[in-house]
Amino acid sequence: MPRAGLDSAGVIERAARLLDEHGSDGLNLADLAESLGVRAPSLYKHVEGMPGLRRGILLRAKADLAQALGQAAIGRSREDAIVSVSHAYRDWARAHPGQYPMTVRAPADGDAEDASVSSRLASVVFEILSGYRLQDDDAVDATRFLRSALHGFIALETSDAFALPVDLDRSFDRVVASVVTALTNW
Amino acid sequence: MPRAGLDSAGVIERAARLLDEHGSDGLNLADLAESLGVRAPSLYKHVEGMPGLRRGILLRAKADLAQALGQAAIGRSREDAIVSVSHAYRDWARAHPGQYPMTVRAPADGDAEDASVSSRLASVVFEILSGYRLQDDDAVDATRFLRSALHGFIALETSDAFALPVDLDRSFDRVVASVVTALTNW
DNA sequence: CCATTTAGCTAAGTACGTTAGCTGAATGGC
DNA sequence: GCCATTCAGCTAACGTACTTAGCTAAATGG
Repeated sequence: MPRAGLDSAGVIERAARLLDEHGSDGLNLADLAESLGVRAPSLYKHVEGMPGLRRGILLRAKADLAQALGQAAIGRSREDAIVSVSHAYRDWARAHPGQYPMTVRAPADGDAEDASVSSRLASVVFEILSGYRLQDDDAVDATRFLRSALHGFIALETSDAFALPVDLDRSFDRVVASVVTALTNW
Repeated sequence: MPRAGLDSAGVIERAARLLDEHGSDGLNLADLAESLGVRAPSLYKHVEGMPGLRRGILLRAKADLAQALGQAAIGRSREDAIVSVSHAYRDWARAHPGQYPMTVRAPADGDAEDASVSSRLASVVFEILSGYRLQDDDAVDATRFLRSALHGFIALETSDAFALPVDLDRSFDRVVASVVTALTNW
């Protein structure tokens, strides 16, 4: 039997792809194994079962999203930054519909690595509000508002909850514009 | 063997309760059957398996939520209506954390009953914006903004994604206030 | 009181994740 | 280049959950 030459990162990467292609509840070890040219039990040499696999995808997804958002924020501030990051956020979510819901989950208790990457993700959003010079609770409330509007739109959009045939791009732009206005007058 | 005297509505109601108590992926037929004093296969006399059970819970949840929101809107308009309905929405979601995600899902293709109750739910939100006299696409965009902000906040809150120990009630009030302001200037 | 219907049952099948234990491919020291 | 060691991937088998088939007895109605 020739070896497949798998490693942990490769298994997780392929799983993340299948997750995006087949939806949040369409990921299973049999299909993943087949996609990698291997039998299901072999996956346990690289990943700690389904829970470990999901955790691996989650860490990778949060890190990847944080990177994308950080990229979009470079050299921008205030409205400019918010618009750019908002669109990067939506683009990432639409490109990764299976992984996206994982990026929203709070870090698991006692998982230091998850806590670390989660706070990195949160801080990107927090940072782009720094240009508005909000203090303490104001900053927290504003961050929550921004996250709520973005996540809400994206969650509804990716679950096809916006039924009407009216341009989604424009709707999103108006959401972002409304948020910017609200923050300006916060 | 004495009969348990179940019916479809009773099974679905109990399942909805278990769903709220044990979380979205903690619902299983074995526990449901035991909770009803019956063996798992007996459930199939009242419900078409797990898919049928979930559909039943979903229809019931959407109808119940629509009723709660309609109630909150009675005799109110504009800001008054939005604040009242927003709080009713959040209260319902927090009281039904397991069912809530179901209420967001678009109706299944070809499911007329689902389509009906879903549109009833959507129209409640749409109606409370009628006081703002928005036209066509403006009304659609505004509805999407309102839904995004509310759903986003609630989804993040119920998944513990708001980590910081800062008052959630106040944050929510400010989200609602921001939405009202945005709609006023839409 | 009997005929019919049907709620609930047991037994068995399927699908999936998982564990145990084996085997042969890769690897490193000599 | 050879051998000992490591370990990737395998088959077999188990547990759990949903589901189907087919039986039985409780309810119902004439």
